[in-house]
Amino acid sequence: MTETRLRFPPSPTGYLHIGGARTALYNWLFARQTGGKLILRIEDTDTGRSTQESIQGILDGLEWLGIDFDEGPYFQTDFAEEHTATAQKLVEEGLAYKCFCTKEVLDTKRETALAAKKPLGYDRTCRNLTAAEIAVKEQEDNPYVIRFKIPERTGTAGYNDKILGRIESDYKEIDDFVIVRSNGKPLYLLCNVTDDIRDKITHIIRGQDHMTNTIKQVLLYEALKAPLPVFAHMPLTLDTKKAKISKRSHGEIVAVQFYRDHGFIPWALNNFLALLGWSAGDDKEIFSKEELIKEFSLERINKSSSIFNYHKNDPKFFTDPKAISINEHYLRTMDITELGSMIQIELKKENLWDEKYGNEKKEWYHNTLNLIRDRFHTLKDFTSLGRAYFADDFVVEEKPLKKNILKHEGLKQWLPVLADKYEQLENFNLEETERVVRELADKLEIKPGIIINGMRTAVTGQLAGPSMFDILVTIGQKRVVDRLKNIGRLYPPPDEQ
RNA sequence: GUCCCCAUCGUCUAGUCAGGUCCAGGACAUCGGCCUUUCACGCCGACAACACCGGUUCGAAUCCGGUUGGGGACGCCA
Repeated sequence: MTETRLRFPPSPTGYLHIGGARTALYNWLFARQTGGKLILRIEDTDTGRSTQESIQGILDGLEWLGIDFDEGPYFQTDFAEEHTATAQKLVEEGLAYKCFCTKEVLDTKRETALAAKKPLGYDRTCRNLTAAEIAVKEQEDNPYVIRFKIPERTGTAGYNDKILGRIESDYKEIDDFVIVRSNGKPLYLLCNVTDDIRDKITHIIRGQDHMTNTIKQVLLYEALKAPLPVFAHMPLTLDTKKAKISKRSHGEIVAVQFYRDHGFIPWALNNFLALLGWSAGDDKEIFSKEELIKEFSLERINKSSSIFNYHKNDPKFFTDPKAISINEHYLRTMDITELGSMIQIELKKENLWDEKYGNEKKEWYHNTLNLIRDRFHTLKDFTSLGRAYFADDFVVEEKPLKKNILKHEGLKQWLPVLADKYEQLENFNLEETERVVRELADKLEIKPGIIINGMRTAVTGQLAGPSMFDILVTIGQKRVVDRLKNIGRLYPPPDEQ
């Protein structure tokens, strides 16, 4: 059994989007499962649109996702000579031919055909030029492209798709496609096959939008006398209006980078992407990396396209709810040390990181994350909603300010009183902090909830959160006392009332 | 227009190849309840789908044909 060799060949004309990431993921999973190799090949033959930033963006995106490759990145343009030589060989063997039809003429023909609702393919004008005719045109310096000569056969060409089954197409439906531009630059269909043959690719997992390319490429493999790889055409990802997702129409929401910048856990995104078009066959939906590598299979990839359920301007969900839900799942179940490292990065970005969190305050750090993680959706929430646990410059949100503080004028006096009592407490623990609050409420003849919720907002800035007394103990005596004493700052100055 | 692919809850899907165990299971979302000083988490429950028509069969989500719908391709882009 020969080693499996897979490739991910992005064209660097934009950022890595979730469709591309999913393709990369499936290839990666299959390579890892079979102990094979994954090759990264940058298909940059469209020099007009390829950019360096795009290459970097793709590399960064893959690295963030943890999709590592074994060879590459190779750059397709580095193999231009080989591509041209291959085309030349095909011409010499009579398997391809020079076509002198100009782009203008072909464009006109295409438009006419479209208007007349006729097939759009090339009419093969130059296919049967004699050697003499070709010589004349070449002498006149007419520019030409090289077209592949679809074999003169009846019946169908085809291949066995690992996902879709047998795919066939009638020979007469297949166009004599261009393999070399008039400027001498070889084109995708040829480059791609030439590279896959050289890189000894055994499995090609790509989107269903390549199906018609594959028919043509199968013929190219035959002409180049190379063995056919296994093809697997995965379903496309569409938007809620069933249009193909693209940078152009969807913007950053489909960029992998967006998820990194919005506090997604890389593996959570992989897990979500894996489920978009594949399932294990049972009810299992959460997979560790090892589990997914083990259980993934080409046969279980769906045939039908799936919808990325994202609604623009949805106030509750900034992206597909299932993606968020999977992210939340990892957030609250993952190993606390691992989560700690991820949050460390976030805290550092916000200048909230304290080296003690890695040493003498490590236990406190982990306990705190554990206390607050259940309510959060992304890694970013730890430094925004959870800011009060790490710093004093947290924001007091407007809604709780009104509801929990301003509504009860008395808190302005009560909370400092409570602060004094807390300051004198020898054991600042769950039982004592609660006892003090209840005694105070009793004495003042008010509901404990008023003090508790007022305190919640004064101490964390939030409307809701973990159990109040857990919060107090976590944030610590000194900080709590200071924040309670400072309650007056939350009320408007008297002269402005 | 031509060719190709696809079709189960709002979304992701199980079940289709080997027809009966499926008046269709799970997850997310939504709604309700429990828990709770808050909000979540968690737990319990509800809502919700076999695109349509015909055929084969004792029996069809499952097989066959057609219709409709959706998607893709039809570049000197990749």
